[in-house]
Amino acid sequence: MSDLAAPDQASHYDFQASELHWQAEWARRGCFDVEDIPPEGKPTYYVLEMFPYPSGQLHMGHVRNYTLGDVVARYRRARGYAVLHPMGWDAFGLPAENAARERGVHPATWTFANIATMRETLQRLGFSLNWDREFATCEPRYYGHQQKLFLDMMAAGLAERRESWVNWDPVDETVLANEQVVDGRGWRSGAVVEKKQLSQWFLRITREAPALLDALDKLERWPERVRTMQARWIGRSEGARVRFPLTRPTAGIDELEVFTTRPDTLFGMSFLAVAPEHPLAAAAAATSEAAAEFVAVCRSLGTSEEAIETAEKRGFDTGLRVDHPFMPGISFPVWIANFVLMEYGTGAIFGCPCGDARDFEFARKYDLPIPLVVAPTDGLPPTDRAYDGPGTLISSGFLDGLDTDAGRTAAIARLEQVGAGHGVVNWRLRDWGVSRQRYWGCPIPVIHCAACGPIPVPDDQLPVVLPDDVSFDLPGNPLDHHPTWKHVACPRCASPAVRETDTFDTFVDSSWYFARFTAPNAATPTSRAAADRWLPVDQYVGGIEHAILHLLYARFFTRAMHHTGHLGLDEPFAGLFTQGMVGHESYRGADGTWLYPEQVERIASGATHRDTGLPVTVGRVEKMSKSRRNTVAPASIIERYGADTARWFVLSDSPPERDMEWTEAGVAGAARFGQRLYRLVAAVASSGDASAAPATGTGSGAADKLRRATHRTIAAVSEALDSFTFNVAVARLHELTSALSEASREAAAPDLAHARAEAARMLCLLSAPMMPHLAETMLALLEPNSALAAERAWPEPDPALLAARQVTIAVQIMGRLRGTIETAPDEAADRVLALAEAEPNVRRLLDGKLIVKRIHVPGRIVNFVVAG
RNA sequence: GCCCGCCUGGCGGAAUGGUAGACGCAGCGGACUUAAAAUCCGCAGUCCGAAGGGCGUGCCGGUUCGAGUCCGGCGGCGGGCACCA
Repeated sequence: MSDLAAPDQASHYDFQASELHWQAEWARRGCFDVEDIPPEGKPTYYVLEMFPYPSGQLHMGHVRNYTLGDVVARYRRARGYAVLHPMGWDAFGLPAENAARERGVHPATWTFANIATMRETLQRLGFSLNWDREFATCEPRYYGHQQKLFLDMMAAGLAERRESWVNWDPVDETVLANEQVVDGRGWRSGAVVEKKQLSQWFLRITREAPALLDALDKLERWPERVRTMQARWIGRSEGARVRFPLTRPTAGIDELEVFTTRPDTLFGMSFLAVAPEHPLAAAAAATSEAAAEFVAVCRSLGTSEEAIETAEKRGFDTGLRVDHPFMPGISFPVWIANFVLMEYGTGAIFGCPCGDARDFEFARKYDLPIPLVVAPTDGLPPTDRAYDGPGTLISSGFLDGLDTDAGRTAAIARLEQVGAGHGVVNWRLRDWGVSRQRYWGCPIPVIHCAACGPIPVPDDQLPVVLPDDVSFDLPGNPLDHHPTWKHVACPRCASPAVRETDTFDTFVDSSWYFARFTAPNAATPTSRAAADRWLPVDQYVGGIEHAILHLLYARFFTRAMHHTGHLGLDEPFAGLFTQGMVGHESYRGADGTWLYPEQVERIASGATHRDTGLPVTVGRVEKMSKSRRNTVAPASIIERYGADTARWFVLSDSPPERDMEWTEAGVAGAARFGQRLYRLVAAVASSGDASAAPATGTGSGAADKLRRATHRTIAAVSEALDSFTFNVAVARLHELTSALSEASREAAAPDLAHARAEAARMLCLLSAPMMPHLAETMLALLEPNSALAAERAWPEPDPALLAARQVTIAVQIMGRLRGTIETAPDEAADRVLALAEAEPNVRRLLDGKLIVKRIHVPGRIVNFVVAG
């Protein structure tokens, strides 16, 4: 063994010891503590990252998410705000039940073990979180208040129980919200979703649809993309409801109502079609075996892969006919069609093949007439396809000659006049079904009594706590199988009754946690004084995957809590930032199996397997996922490189909103920079520069140059942090580091020593939001026994030092760069122009040319426009 | 099909309408070292060349003294939504 010298303090930063030390010190000093109600006059800032589901391990997406939030939190704190930056756990959900079924471990045990692991990693990353506010949604002290919120919503008419067609996941044996059905499959299980009729609890989000849509315009600090997605999801459309009388009433049905956005094309009608779930379809099925068979086929096909992929139009002619409100004496056939959705509009449409591609396809297939009623402004109506653009109405009775817009208005007016319909606004948004047949969720606080019906659990019996002793041996809901839990007395009549055994959709849990964080120990769901002080969240940070579900539900909940007095505002998140994903190359071995990055040796021509030396196929960069094994565990990175390196790397290079690639080389580069910065600052500290007196006057050239660079960096980093362009902040800090490095090679003079000390101190303060531990260590070297970086105010640049002493002005001829000149920033225009014209290369190229125009942008550019 | 976003060196990316390619990664050269690692310094869009010039931000066109940036059209990539009447 060679006798290696121990790394001395000046050459090597020991992140392991340092990071743990500062984390303890921040906690000891309560640097991040904040009161529920900060002192009067103290500005507040609430920064929140979407809280994690405790799946087991923190992943790199979390590291990026929480690092972004922590930069904001630390920066705002330095800016003088009281900062609320809490963390908790979205802890209910199916994976815990799956673990229980597969491994026999109780969901609570599994969940809290995962929380402990993930909390440790988060703490090791040095995030400035309010750990004293932590909670998990699976704790009664949280979900009990959620039950109270629900009961208040019931009382306010915002929650109700009703029979409805639901999306049933046959694998998870539970109901899914529309939002949780993706391509006809359960978002979690991937099973083909079936239609089933069940009695369910609904939150009446549709009552808020207009408000939720209108308010999107005011969410200026939300990404346009998310606002658009929500607007489309809410789906407002203007049109009309039109009633068509059946020529022969059947099964008590004497008319059919349709919704249309195109009442102007009513004269183009060819047929009427109802959804397979429509009451009329049921009536037809009751009397006709063929109809019954068709309805049954639709139900099984409704969401099957085949139906979705081929999207084939299928129909069944019921033999019934309807009269037309505008065309006396003419009737149209009534079909059952698989492309008509029961859950949109009225579950029935009037078919206008010339104006709607689906109706066109349907009419073609079943050989139905295709009357042409819209002539495009620039030609004849096409006969080979539907035309849904603007135009002039033809063959349309009283609408003839009107354009489509005017036709719409006229048609609605006539419908209302003859009592056959009326103009309406229709919404795509459906009420939110929140009942789930699961154990590991918040119990719905309702008791079913045979005599009294569904009765709210009285406040003094809250929380309704989940029983611990449950069995997962049977499929379905363990709460339902529990021998005693559900049997209670009716709160109203005291006769034997049964608890609701459904639990809430876990999206309920995450719809108000941000409010609970403002007063996590309040005896009521919220403390209005605290909530009013902190909300709305100033900066919310999370993934784009929650653009619709979580964010829309949280917006609704905030309104519902406003109605019920728990909050005093309508919109929970004033600013939203959606970060990009963290991706990594994926690797496949010769046998096609996925390989982990640590199994792979990257070489110039590709990659090989570390153990076998066999060639490895390098796949494209994709989001880190367990199935592709292209993951890197944050804990192992922290161990090898430290928290600051991980933080610095995820902030470098890629803008936060864009996807980034995790690379070993990138992490190593980040680690190198940390060490380099440390050595530089340590050298300044040991040189005694730190105690150098400030220079009087302008100082030497080198000192002046460094001071200007320092103050420009203060301004640039501040601006970058304000605008969420953290990658630019990183670049500016690299530049100042290089400037200090250059200045450190100069011969020492008192004024330069002071400039170096200033640059070193500013590097500490400016990098502190991003690499907080290193910043503390360096600052302690420069200024022992003084305030921590976490306790200091953000620096302000000296305006006098922001302007450059000399500026380089580009000289163009006809917009093409021909040379540069150096001038004072405030040099007179004619003097600048003269200098520019005298620049040798410029003078050569201007020789013999006539200058017709001289453009001078002070401090930037001169452009000569020449004749010819 | 509809909507949104993006397109700049080998790569990630920077750039209030004003010197395109900051900063980093990878690369190359040099210093230090017996050597290597680490570190430090430097070079680097591309083509021709001595100076200097030509061409360059997906493509075509426009506005402007000047366009990566603004406008019109086209193409490609990525994402979201989707029988929504």
